[in-house]
Amino acid sequence: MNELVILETAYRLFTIQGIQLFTMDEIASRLAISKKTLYRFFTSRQHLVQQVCQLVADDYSQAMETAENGKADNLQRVLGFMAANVAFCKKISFTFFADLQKHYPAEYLNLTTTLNAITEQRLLGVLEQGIVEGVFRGSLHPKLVVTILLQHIKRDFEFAAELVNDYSKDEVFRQAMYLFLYGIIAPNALPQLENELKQYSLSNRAAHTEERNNITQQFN
Amino acid sequence: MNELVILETAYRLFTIQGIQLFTMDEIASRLAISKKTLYRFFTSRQHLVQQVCQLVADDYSQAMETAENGKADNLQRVLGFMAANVAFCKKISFTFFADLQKHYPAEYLNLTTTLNAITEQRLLGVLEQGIVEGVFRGSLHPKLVVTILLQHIKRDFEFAAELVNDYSKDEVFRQAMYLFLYGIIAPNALPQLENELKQYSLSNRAAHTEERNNITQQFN
DNA sequence: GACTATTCGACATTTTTGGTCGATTTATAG
DNA sequence: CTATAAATCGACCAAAAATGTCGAATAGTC
Repeated sequence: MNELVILETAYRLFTIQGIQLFTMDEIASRLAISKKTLYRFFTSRQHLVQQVCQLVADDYSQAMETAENGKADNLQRVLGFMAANVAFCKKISFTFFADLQKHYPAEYLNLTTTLNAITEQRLLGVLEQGIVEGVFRGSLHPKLVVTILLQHIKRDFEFAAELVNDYSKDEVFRQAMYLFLYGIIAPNALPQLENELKQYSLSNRAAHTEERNNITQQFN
Repeated sequence: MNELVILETAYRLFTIQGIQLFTMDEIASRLAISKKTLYRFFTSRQHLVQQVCQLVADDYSQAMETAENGKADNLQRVLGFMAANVAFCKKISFTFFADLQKHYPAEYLNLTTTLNAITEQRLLGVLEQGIVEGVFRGSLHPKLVVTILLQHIKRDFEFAAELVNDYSKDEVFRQAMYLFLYGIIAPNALPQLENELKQYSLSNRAAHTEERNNITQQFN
């Protein structure tokens, strides 16, 4: 048994189903090891939680970096960031953050500020450059827009969990993403945005929607 | 403060977010009363859980009854049952049943057998009559079909919670419902089924889908 | 076979949570 | 207005659950 296997298992369990659901006994049991062994690698539960948080932050950081890499223009970069955020929000459950905030407030604060810093750092420059290029509206206050977006993401993340009866998380985050993009785009860059969105739409969601349309056609 | 208010609050909290998430202190706090007052109406936590289970069963029973009432033929009755099940599955979270099974196994067994009995009792007769009428396939073994359906519902209920990233619960349960209906319908009653489904589709989901189609049209 | 490293699961300790009780407040009747 | 009864509060207790520890047992190596 090694540290990485334990950490990845905890990461998977915590981020998908929440932290409090899993006791140290439960985690050890899932790994088919004893608690002693578990505590050999992680001196305390808090330590394990901290490491998982670190992994979450690293994951997001890397996703945002790859989203920016190889993109030709600033619009594509912002689109990449948005897609990365949708993927991230889908991967991490709300319960994870709720448990973290309640039972590990210090770690929660640390993680959220880190995540926000990553987003702000990446997005701000791209936004400012895009405004200069005229692809984003000139009336934007970049720093304020980023701050507002961060708050919106947080809120979307909260209530998306409550809407699962009627909408998939994918739908919710996608709508929120569209809202932001159409909110910042300059009028004459609108065709470019819609063209780019078509690409994204086709690559990710199209298979499902087309399939569904075929099925529903039978009923109408 | 009265018993009903407490019970309904507990019902709402438990069925939507799960049982174990709420301690007696938490429940009292939400009601803005003290624990003493709470224990005046419910002698123990188990007692409260039992009452909530009773309410769940009553709720389902009544939904199934109203689903059958005023229906002209057996196909419509089955459709009504299916719609009632979708509504029920959407209202009660999987966590509720998971918590119940783990921490109150006796109450879990009692509730599930009650719910299954209600479904079987309602559905069996309608199914048998429908077979005689020729609206459902003659090769059906009604009792076995009902048993299988109950198992399928249980399973759908479990994994629907895991699919919320990509599909809304509504979509999942609806697909499962279609599968069952097309599975039991007699070939020459197929047009009738499709006609009925159109009604249901329009009354419930159409507003959303149409709206969404309008939005997505902008991108394609 | 002796020595070391690793693992186990029972046990101790801490935290949490269900349940209780006297003190206090509020309502009601004379 | 006062006396009595009813209802409520929140500090407290006890039981349950979870974290963290330790000696014994096992596996591996020379």
